[in-house]
Amino acid sequence: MALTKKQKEVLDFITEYVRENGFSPTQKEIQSNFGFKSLGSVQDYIKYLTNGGFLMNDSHSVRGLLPSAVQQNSEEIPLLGNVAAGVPIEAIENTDTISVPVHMLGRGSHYALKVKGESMIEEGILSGDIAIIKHANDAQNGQIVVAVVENETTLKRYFKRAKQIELHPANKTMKPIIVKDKECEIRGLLVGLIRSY
Amino acid sequence: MALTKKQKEVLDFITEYVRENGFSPTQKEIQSNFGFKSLGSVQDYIKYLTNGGFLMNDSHSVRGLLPSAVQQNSEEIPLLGNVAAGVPIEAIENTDTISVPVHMLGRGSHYALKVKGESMIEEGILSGDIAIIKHANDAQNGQIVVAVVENETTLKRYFKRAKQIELHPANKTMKPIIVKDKECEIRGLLVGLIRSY
DNA sequence: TAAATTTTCCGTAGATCAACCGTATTTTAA
DNA sequence: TTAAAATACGGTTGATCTACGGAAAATTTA
Repeated sequence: MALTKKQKEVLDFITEYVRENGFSPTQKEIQSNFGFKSLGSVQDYIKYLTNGGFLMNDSHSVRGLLPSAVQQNSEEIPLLGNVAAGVPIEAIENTDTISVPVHMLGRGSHYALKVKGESMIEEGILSGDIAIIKHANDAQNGQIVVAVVENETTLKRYFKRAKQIELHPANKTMKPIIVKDKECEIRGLLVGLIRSY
Repeated sequence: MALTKKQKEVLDFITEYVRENGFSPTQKEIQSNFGFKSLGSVQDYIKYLTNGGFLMNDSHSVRGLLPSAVQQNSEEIPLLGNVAAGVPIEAIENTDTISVPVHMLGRGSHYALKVKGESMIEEGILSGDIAIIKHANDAQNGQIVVAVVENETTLKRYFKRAKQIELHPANKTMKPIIVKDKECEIRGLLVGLIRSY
């Protein structure tokens, strides 16, 4: 189940080769890359890697090696705390993390916040949901942002007007927060949502 | 089952090593890192950490240590298609998968469906969301289920009455589906939700 | 405080495995 | 039909892991 150092080197070589050429190396190419004097050595590595599930070997076919797509499909991002809980994000040193599907994550760095309150309920964002946030300092009109106003962290839809910034909740019982530019600090953009029942 | 200071140091060393190299250190490497004069010392730490559940040891294999913290915390489940799209689940042979945080997944097998339509909008389930479903054949009252009625797959809240089954949407503009027991087949329970913006 | 227990360490002997080599045989593909 | 490529052995060596027994130091318990 576990790789040794040399086994990982061999696997990495094969993986790289496939990435660059679109087909796997022959056993002889592997042999000469590592300077083995016998093909048996290559065979042994193929056997180990195959048994461990790191490699597929289309038996008896030439260049039939295929690294198992053990590609990272998810990533750990820090769960920094609650949004709309009145606590600035930086204050939290908790090192909790949460696993997130990579397709949610584009470029840039990300973090997660637990949603508290009903202010975005009409957008389908419920109290208790985990919001996946991309670090950002400004936003486009209409985007859902994490913003800090008067030392409170909130999740709202963002609109920049001529002389003010409006943060719209998605809840008919609540009113937009309207502040001057400098009183509102954007901390990130909502890129995903995870809910557990 | 608490760790002593030294035990934590050893565990941290192993964890860091695995994170950086992709394989675990040998016992000898651990020995020399901490300056032990005997491998037996390392053995004792491995034993203690293993018994406490902080470490897995793939016995008799070289570099076979795996800290629990590095273990997989997400899993691939099949994305079978759309719910509320009029297509029975089994018909779909698509092999798409999606990566899901394990904390959503309890016992049993799971699959994912893409939500179509607005029927659960008041529960915060929007069209386009990915619903994480646990395979099941029956449900408790009030649970959100995947059910097949008249060859249509739908996501609704489930209520079993004396002589009928009611499938409640969460949308004021829609009415409950009311059918006899045998006309409604339950295919799974909603356990999680994933949304990308 | 004294006794019991646990943790931490040492050393050695023996078992197992990884990492090689070499040769012979089978299969694939041009 | 052949050369290239892939399998199938068997065997060697050193690295690595396991199993013990013992003993000092630190902690816990009585």
